[in-house]
Amino acid sequence: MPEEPESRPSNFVRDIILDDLKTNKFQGRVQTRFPPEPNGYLHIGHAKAICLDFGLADEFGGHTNLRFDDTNPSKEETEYVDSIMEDVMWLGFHWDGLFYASDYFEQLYAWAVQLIKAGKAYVDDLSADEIRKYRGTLTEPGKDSPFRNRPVEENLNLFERMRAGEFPDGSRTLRAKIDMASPNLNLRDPVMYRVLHTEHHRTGKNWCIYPMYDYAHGQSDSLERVTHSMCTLEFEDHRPLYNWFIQQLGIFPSQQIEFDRLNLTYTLLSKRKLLQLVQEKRVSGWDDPRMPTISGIRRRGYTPEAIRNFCGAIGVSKTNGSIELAMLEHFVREDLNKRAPRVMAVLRPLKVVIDNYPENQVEEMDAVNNPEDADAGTRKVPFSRVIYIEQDDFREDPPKQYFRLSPGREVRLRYGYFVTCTSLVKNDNDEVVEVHCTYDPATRGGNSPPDGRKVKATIHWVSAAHAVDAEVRLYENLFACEDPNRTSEGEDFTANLNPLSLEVLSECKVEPSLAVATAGSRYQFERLGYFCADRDSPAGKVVFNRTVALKDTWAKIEKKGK
RNA sequence: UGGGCCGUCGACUAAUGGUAGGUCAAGUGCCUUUGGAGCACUUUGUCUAGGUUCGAAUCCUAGCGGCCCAGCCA
Repeated sequence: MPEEPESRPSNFVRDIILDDLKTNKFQGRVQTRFPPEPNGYLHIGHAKAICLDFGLADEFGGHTNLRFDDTNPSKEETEYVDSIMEDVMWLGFHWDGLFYASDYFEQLYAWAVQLIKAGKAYVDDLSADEIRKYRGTLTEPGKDSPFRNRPVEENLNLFERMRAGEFPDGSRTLRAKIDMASPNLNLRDPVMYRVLHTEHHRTGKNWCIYPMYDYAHGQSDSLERVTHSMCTLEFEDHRPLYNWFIQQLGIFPSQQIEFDRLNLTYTLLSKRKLLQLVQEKRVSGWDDPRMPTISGIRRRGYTPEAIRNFCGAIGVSKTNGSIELAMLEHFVREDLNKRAPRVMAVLRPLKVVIDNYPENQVEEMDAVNNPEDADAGTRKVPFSRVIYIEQDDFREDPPKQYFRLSPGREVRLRYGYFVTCTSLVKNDNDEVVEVHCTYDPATRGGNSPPDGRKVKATIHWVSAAHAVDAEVRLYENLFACEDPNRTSEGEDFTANLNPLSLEVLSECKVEPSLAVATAGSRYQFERLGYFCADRDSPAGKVVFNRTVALKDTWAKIEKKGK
């Protein structure tokens, strides 16, 4: 433990651990767990939990288990198990133990028998519907089930036969005998086991009764001697039940601590809804770069560091709020700015002919790979008479404050030359299709000329003869409104989908060095944004996903002018 | 409505009875071979009302507002 007081901002969970350490509550141990249900892919909200669970244990020399909460065989699959392990590792965390709640089925069963014998659990013959009716409401107490006071021997016999498969799905449950009048609905004799004749992804056909979350989770924590069991706020009401089982069983007293789940503007963090998007093919899959899943944002080009920094910055509390997406984007830009090599790419090409440049000449210009990283070195970029520039970088009739190329104006071609626009060519639709310029040989490399002449804009370009064809996928928010859950009558969240969330540009021209870009490599396309090579390569083209655009001051000025 | 939890700049989060601070966003300027990055500066906040106290974001009381719970989901 460092002598200096920690300078990092604390949070209430850390404070609890600090306090427990001080009072020696758990003999100085910190044991956590990350307990995903393998019924979907992990998303950025899980990343927050992962950073908390693993991060806090790491900080105090503790341990973290990865435990799959696989108590409901009807929703769970190994595909999800695999993706979850991959995502946790990719985020940069290492679990100590790898467990499954299903590892504990036998122990859980034995404990259930123990509770039956102690008169704390009973087999109920009520149907799901009847159970609901007997439960009462928020304001009215429930009623005891007519089967609540069955003799222990009968309960034992029935529970054994439930396990043996004698009863159909839904016919009987095992319930904890607590208090049907409790103001906390979770304590009104919660179901511990249900009959489910369904094959389990790990235990196969061994079981036809499965424990409920409330009965499995705390006991699993206890078995792993978890000291600090972090979960989200909605489980706050379950804590008394979590503690009840542990106390009745007299087992290791794990401690549940609830924190606020992550909410992000313009995005949905619900596995159920993300699954719906996948199933309805509103996105290409769980790893569609527009998805807030770990696999989606990985494919989009986010780095684990950026995500971890983000999770550290947003903090942990019990306040129900929503983080602005801009905050996440800030941390990707911050990280990528330091590490992404710069390259030149033209997304919407406009042909430029430099009339006074020798017809067949090619010059290899020196370009800096990353101004933020001296070690990144330089590379050569070919320059020639015909180049492409961005359509956005030319205006026939430039508005105020527009500094880029326009008739009669001189700009710098980055690492190239100063060029002045002399004329333009239009098509029948009055669109500019070609621009003619002259260059100043005294500005080679983009250097200012001896006369000290200044230019207000520097634009990027690609030599036409050397350009590599590429496809670029531009992404906008998947949802068009800040809170995708807010819908008008009769609509569901899919009504808020942003129809413009994906724009495919297939005529892009990128500098030759990108011909060999491998899937997953990240670049900054100068003046445009950060891009990540995708594994897709339709028609042999290189494909890039836009991770996030660069901050665009001009766009702001232009918007304000309107 | 019974119960549980939560209210601090526009957003997120610190301050643990003693100077309301940080990050993001927004704005202004500097700088710039990316209108990027960087740097500097600026704006904006303790839900309300009472009380305790020399002193309250913090403690107490009462309001107000928000979130969660009536799955054999987790």
